Amino acid sequence: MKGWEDIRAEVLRRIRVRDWQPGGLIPTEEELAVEFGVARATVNRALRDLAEAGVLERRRKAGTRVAALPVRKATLDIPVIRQEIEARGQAHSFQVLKQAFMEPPVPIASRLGLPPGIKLLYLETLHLADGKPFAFETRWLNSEILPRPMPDFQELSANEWLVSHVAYVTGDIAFTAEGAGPREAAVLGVAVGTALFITERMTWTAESPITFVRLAHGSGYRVQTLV
Amino acid sequence: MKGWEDIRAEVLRRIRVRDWQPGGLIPTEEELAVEFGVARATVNRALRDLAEAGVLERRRKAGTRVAALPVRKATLDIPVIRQEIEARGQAHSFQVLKQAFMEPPVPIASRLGLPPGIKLLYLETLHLADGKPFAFETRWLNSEILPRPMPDFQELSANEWLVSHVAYVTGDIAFTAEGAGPREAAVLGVAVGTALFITERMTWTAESPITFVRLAHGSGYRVQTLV
DNA sequence: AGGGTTATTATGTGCAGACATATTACAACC
DNA sequence: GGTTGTAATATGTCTGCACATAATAACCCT
Repeated sequence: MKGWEDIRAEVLRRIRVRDWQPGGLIPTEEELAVEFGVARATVNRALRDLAEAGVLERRRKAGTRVAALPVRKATLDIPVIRQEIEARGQAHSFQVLKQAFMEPPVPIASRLGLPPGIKLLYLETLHLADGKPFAFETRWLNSEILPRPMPDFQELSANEWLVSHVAYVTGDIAFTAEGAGPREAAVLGVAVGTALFITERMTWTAESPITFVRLAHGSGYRVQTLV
Repeated sequence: MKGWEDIRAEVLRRIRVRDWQPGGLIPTEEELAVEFGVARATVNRALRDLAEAGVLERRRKAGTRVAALPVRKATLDIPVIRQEIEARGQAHSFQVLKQAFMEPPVPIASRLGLPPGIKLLYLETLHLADGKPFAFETRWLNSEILPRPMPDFQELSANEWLVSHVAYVTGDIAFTAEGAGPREAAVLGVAVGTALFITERMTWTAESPITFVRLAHGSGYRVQTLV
């Protein structure tokens, strides 16, 4: 009858009706376990979940308190582009516009933690949804450390080859807005200066950088999630 | 000696070195528990964590498999604006530019699930970092259902009053890029058409809509997170 | 062979008890 | 007074066991 999700719901209710005030301490796990008639582990599960969501703050010995200024946490799904387009019911295709082996600009090399002078594989790809420009991808690939054989990126999107051949790497993602430069404008078929939604991703294995990607999405693109 | 985080690390290692292939089944919790010499609950904790991160897919009876096309999950922190600015070592201030009680435009009313004709509290606020424009906030507030007394929003940011007086609500967040309109351009001190980073948030209690906020950030704004 | 029922199986969750660890408060000491 | 050591305490995690639940596989009956 009483599962950890029920406990979580009841805790949330008490926070909402201000039985427990923001910034205030709540009873200990032990006390709540007794009150709800469940094991402490069950209370722990519920409170831990709320702490992960940013609703509670917990510290050993200090106890558990309601977050005064809750830093809400939103989880975004970052699908591969093909899935993202197909999820809209559109057909995905892409064109490789440029492929070269060259030195990256200094800011990119330094963000990847590479010494200057190293050459990387550079790819420019246009992703299309139902034949219309969807996103313009520029990617720097550390070809040194990638598994061989490397595929023909004209055929197989680098994105997909990477996720299935270089499993589970860490990295970071950033979102910004920028005005379209002349190249982006031409490729995406928009006016120069149009607001673009940019996502930049950098990925690493434990030791070495793998790739830096910049995706420029045309207007109307939207990243959305529930909280 | 062996905690659930060690188990998780070992599982990730095996995925990285392709002992366990994307799309493939991995041993059962029971088997892993025996192999690692820990209780099944400990293995469960580790695998559950990886499933939440999108690395594994788990189904009862069917077993656990490595996600073939991993939908990577990124968790964003959504702090209140003041914290965000102070975290950069800048001073936060704000000006309420407009405050009115009026009917929202139809698209906003419908997104909030309100019948047309209802009046809402409308606020336009400019947030400043070290005295320079940081973000332009436009907010519709469902004053009906808010706790009384409502504060003077000239003094206390609606953002902060809400998080500490209407605890734990659900909602959604969306990010887009848009060109600055004349009003936004004037307020933020940028040229018309400049790319702005927009975040739109809608929040709800269990029953009723609370608020719809649109934040327009000037150029250079960046949402960033680790994956 | 087809369709529906039952058994099996892997994960999901629960319990009670134990020890580990971080942090606080307080006491002792120089 | 300020520092250091120590005890108390709340959370973190583990174990071993049990039962619940969902989904597949096997079976049976027609």
